[in-house]
Amino acid sequence: MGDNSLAPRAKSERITIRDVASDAGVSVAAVSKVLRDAYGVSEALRAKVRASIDRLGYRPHAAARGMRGQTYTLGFMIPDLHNPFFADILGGINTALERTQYQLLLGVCESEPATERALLEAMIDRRMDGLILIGSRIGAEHLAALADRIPTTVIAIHPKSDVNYDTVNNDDPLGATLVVQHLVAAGYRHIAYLSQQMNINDKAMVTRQREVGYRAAMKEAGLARNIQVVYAGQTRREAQTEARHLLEQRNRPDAVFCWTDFIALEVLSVARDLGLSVPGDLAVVGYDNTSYCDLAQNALTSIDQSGQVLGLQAARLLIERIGGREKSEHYMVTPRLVARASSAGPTRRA
Amino acid sequence: MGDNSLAPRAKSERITIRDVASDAGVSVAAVSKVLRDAYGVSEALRAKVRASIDRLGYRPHAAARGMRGQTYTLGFMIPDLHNPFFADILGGINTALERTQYQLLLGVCESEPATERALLEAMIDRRMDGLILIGSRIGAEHLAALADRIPTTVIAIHPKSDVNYDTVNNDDPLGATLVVQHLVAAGYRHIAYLSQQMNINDKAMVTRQREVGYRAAMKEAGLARNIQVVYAGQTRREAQTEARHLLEQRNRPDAVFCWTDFIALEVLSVARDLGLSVPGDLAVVGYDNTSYCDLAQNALTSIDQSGQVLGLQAARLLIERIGGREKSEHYMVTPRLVARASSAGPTRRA
DNA sequence: CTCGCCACGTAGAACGGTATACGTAGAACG
DNA sequence: CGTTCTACGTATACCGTTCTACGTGGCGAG
Repeated sequence: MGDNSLAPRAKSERITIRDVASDAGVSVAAVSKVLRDAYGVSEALRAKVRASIDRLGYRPHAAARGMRGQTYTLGFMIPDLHNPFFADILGGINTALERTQYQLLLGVCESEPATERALLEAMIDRRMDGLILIGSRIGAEHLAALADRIPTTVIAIHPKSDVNYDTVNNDDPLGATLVVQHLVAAGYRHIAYLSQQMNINDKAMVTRQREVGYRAAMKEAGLARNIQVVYAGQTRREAQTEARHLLEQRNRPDAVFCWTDFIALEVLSVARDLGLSVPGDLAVVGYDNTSYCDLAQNALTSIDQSGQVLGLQAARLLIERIGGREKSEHYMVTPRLVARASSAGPTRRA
Repeated sequence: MGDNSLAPRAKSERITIRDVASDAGVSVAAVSKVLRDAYGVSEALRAKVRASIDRLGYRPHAAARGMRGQTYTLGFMIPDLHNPFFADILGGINTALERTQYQLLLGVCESEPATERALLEAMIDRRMDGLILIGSRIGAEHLAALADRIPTTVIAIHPKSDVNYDTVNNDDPLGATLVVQHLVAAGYRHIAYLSQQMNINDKAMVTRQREVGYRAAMKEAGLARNIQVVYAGQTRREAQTEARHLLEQRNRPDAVFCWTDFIALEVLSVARDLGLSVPGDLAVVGYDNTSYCDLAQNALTSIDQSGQVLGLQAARLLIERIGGREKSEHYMVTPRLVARASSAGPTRRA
């Protein structure tokens, strides 16, 4: 088995930093410096090394780097694959990472704190340079401990006090307020809020924040006694069951505000099944303004918080923090209501 | 800085295999053998080591493993985030990986061959133990070269000849045939196929395979002259434009078969915008039977190929291959038509 | 008794980078 | 002209595993 075969004979023939160094006639350390844009290399040497890298097609070995330096890989924890809003966020992150060396390691925790913790451990084992978490449920304490070990950015969590990680959010109470005000202006009165079940009663969760905004706005509108909050499980089916239950009751609401579009689409479906006309008999409003809202068969009024921007900013903040920033930053998007046919106004009956 | 502090003092204090070895009173190599379930350790030693591992809370460092052995990380290449079918597949993969040590590194290539190639390189840099590709567009030659370097499983590609990777597919020509037969039986005649634009004309792509089945079935039904194939771009907007164009033409089809549900939902939307009733004026059929088909406002007839099963099998095959299997295997699912209201039959006008 | 083998462990060399400490030459300064 | 500083490179320890090669003790066979 001569190793001077013509074709790159698969396995074991990877070009290493040593090959580059000898090709360029410099030390291994010099090549490493060029790779990392580190201090103390002249332009001439840099050019020489870059030429060798290109000529040989050298690519640094991520695991080897990870032993002392960075892995150039970021962990991304997502609660649920099927909610299209998370795809928007992921899209934003990908955009931010496009021109960098970073890659994304995905974890899907199915909104289970235990699974989330296990996946986070696995990410730490893999020496992620940083983590992006969405709507984490591991709790404030665990989160703080995590951020102590590894640069972290959290999307969709409103921490109570100052913390050692960055956050990216929209103003959830405001978003909920916009919904209530819009529905009231359109003529709806009995507005229910369909939220998500939580095993922990955590004020930091966005669903809870939206509930706060909803309750306040209802009171503000003089509709305090019409306040109705329902908590549905994680899955489509559970949400469906809960929605059916809600809409079949004697004194059903004339509007349902859902914590996320994904669930609102289920409510639209249930309403149609029950023969309720939207928006005549029932208004439905979602949150996130995902692409499905735009489809004519949904025409779903929703709150835009721009997942793209959220993801992009999260990635930006994380990379800054990896770069050495210590002080935490908190990015906040102002939500915007996008009105569509699903909340156009109730039919008045004499 | 005593290293016997109570709280795990962040950084640099990670427990290594050496700590475990000294705690258990054995050699580092022995611990490594236990970790890998390798040959040549007695039950007694194994128990001793396991006890130390548990006591210390030791976790192996993935990057260090990657230098000589496996990284226990798999690369997963997905063409597009927003197509919910890919979420189903990812769900299946995650299920298969749940009880293993493997994690998933995600790449989103936006159906761009150049991006896909770049991401694949990044995955190789990170020493993935194996790769799962969906609907890859890098071409047969590149694919073969890739699989030569790294264990690979490909979903939704039908290779012409025998190859050095495993595949997981559904029978796409059959799926398309089922659609045509169903629509014909329901009374539709002018059935168009809305496919996806491709930069490469590759018979291996599933969209092409479905086209083959569609054309054959149309001929079989004596509708050869009604064959109409339209190619839409990757994005929602492009698909929408193409659908609008198709449905506004003088001699518009009375049924549209879409290569994936995601696009079919757009067609439903366009139909509604144009005032066409579904299924009276127009039948719409999708592919993949994603969860959105079930919503009452869509009620979309579709072909079920079970993304869950596809993903699960892909992961299984890949792990087998990583385990040493050389011979390629090809898993094929038989597609099943799920009829819903969107193809219930045209309104007959005198 | 001696040889060879087996089962179990160990020592130490990889793996491919990064980080640190240090050497050296030329410039600036007094 | 000697000293100090700065800019640039280099040599080498080190990261935490896996893997190869080898040592050792016990045991059955010749």
